[in-house]
Amino acid sequence: MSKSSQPLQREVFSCADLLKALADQTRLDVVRFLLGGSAHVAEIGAELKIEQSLLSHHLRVLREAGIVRAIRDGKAVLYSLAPAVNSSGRKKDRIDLGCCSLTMRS
Amino acid sequence: MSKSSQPLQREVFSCADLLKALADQTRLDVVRFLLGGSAHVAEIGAELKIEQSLLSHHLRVLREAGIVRAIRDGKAVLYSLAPAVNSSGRKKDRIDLGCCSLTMRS
DNA sequence: TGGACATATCAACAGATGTTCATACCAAGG
DNA sequence: CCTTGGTATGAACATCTGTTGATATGTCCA
Repeated sequence: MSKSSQPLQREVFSCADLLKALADQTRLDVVRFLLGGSAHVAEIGAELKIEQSLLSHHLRVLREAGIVRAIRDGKAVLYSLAPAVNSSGRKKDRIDLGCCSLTMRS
Repeated sequence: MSKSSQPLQREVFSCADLLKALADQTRLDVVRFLLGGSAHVAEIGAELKIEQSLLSHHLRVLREAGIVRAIRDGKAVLYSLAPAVNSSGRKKDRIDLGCCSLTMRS
């Protein structure tokens, strides 16, 4: 599902590319949801009320941008924010894109 | 060129819409440049080395998103970050979008 | 092994977006 | 006024993007 290790591929994507990955209502919703912790695809789909296939496409965009991470969990797949993206701060409201960081309004 | 006053139209644009406006290499360059202060279109064009018409189109996107402001200055037009967007902090590295704020890496 | 479940991928399409070129608009000076 | 410089707008186009429906892949369990 991904390369061998967690590459921390900063500088591979431009800031514009990363923002493009986030600049979508559905994907923003996914990211906001994942700020609260990991979740299986089915949970995310239930929360956002969107089709399975559509969600999968959006998750792919986020994955390929290095924003989220996918881990097999039985038949399901567990998604979480990529470690590099998860801000080190206590408050779970920030996405660290490398080029810039994005603080969600509470 | 704009409505009568400075409306502070928060909530009119979704966070995704605002991010879309920023999620472009050229427009990000413009915004980064304007973080350093106001500038005429010609200056921005010289800095970014892009065609006049293309720049104008991109400036329009930023304007309509409420991210930048345009003021006539003789035959030229002076662009600056919209007041609402300019972060109150001392460091000129943040864009406040209302829904979220974006901190540029120094 | 076969079937059910969870997710990913493929193909196709409509609509949005970035770019270019031509043209229109606006302000200042002669 | 007419012209010139600076910027905005419009049309046309190729490309990218989001969405859908159908199908494939992977995993568990009987």
